[in-house]
Amino acid sequence: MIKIILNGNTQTCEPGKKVGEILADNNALAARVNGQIVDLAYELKQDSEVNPIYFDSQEGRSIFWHSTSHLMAHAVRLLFPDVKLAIGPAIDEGFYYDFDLTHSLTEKDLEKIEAKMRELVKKNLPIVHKFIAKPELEKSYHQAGEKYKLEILSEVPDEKISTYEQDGFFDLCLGPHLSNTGIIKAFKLLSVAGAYWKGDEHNPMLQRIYGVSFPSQEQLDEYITKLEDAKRRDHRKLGPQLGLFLFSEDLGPGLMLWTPKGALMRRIIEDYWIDTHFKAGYEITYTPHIARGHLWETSGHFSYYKENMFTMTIEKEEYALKPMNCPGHILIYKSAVRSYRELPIRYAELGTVYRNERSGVMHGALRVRGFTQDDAHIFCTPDQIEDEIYSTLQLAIKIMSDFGFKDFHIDLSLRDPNHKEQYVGTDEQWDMGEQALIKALDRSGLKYTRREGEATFYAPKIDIKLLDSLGREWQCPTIQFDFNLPSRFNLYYMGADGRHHTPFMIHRAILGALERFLGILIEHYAGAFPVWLNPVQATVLTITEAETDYAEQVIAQLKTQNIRVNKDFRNEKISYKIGEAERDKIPYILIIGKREKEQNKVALRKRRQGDLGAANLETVIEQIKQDIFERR
RNA sequence: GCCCAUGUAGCUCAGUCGGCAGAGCACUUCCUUGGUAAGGAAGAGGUCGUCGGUUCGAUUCCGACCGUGGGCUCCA
Repeated sequence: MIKIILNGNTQTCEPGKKVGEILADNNALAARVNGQIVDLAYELKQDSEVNPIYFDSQEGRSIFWHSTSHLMAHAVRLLFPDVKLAIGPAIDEGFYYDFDLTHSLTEKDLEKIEAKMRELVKKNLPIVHKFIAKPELEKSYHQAGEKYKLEILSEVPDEKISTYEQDGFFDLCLGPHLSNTGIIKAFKLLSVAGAYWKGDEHNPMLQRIYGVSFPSQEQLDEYITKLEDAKRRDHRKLGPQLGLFLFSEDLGPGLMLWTPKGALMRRIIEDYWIDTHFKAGYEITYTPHIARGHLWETSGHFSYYKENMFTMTIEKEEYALKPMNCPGHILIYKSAVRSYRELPIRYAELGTVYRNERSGVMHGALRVRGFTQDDAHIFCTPDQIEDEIYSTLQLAIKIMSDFGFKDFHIDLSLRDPNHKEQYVGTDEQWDMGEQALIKALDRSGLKYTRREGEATFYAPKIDIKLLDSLGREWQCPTIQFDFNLPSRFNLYYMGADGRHHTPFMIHRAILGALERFLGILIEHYAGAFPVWLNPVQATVLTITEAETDYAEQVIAQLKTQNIRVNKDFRNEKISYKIGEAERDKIPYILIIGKREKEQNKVALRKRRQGDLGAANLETVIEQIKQDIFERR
């Protein structure tokens, strides 16, 4: 007999008993036995601690989705016998499988594949874990012409290969997997896309099908509702609809036109940004959009970034549009001999940069070729770096929360300790830099994830990802050291010892790029911006022409209070005008009819709250100002 | 850049198996002066993404290109 601890309770059983029988729980997808994740068919051989794994954990979902991916591959194999299978993992939200198939898959095919998958689910096929001798497996893959599987196999050192099989369809896989196809109650194939074998563009292009699955139809419906909600928030749709920005084929891809309302919002953001940065001890600069090639040679951009730069020839000399603002700031730093007494120097700039992004990667306002970074570069002494990182973090968090983002995921990217030769800079610099980042994070009390080997070649960094109202992540603030440019440009400062010292340089952006940040704000607020950000804060609607004079007085009063106000005096029914104002997501709608005019009031209607009845204008102005003050 | 899909009025979308291009909303004018999310009528609006080919005739079929979308890749 062996001892089993299940959910903290101890019991005994015969050796060889399956985990699934011990759990006796229909909702358990797999189990963790002594810390190792195993199938329900796993046989217990020794004293073990057993914990069930459900769909509510990341591990559980991953197993569920991986099994669905196999199910899909099984269906595709049945429908298209000549298919060659590549890989089919679970991903953050769902799964995919890559196929090499002569037939081009379409949406219609997805329906067919789903139907075939449903058949396989109904059959309740057992999913069986088997170990097959490598030569045997190689032989059968060779016969089937499964070249991708053979390639994977050649990279596996094991002699006995772990595979999973369901009704004759098998796939190499470490597992674990669900015990039966019948568990996969609800799934949807979402899209078909091209993907290179192993993600390398020199390799053949495969066809990838993305999908998602759940233990119940309700969960799938909920997921689909969420997708639809995300679609309703799509900044590419709302942006032009709300008059914020647009793209024009005549202008060129990845180049954004800020239309008046969007430009006004940008102005509000910029004013806030500049004011906040002045208060935080930054100095504002402007640097030109083009610079001679020589500068980009010194900075190194021409050797490692030139293919992403727009270049031109002026008087026989090569110039380039700036892809980054740092060289300009460095030239300002270098324009005088700097003393340790004047450090830290913090140069901030809303700098518009241009990058020649590959044609397939542009995406609405989020990925463009011309964009304005809220960039800054801090030059400081070694003993200032921790404080500088700390205050930059505080500033980033303050700004993000002012824009309504309160939840973050923070990544700390460090160098790969086993491949130190890949990085520029000295060990001393790296140790100081990494320690400063860690200390500043700890001092801030922020939770973060360490990512070894994720640093850029020139320095470690902190990336902050915002979570929006749908729980989606957006990478915005980034704080990175630079151990490369100060030495390339021979930067120094005069130390207390009368000698030259190389300053530490910190790059940082908080909003990222204004274009992208506007897109994120639209998605986060679904276009219904807080009052302080909304380009139109209030609108005045009249019921009949008789109230026009009084309504104009109301508007004049709002304007003296610096409230951004619109009007709609058109000869239309009030409900028509309200509908339009609501669709424009204007936060305050002031309605004026005969009664309001007589009583010297306004009828207030607030976004999402509806009709609030008559109120004194002064009260309404106070409310608006309070909303602005509290950034609601 | 690559694979696949896609492009008809300002917007959302019909349609033409090759023969003068359609609706709703928006816009203009007129009627309606109305009380909390779309009152009525009339009018105007399109080189059917661009260029080329096939054809008596192309928005429709074919090709190239451009844009957009889903991905891959890249993201200093």
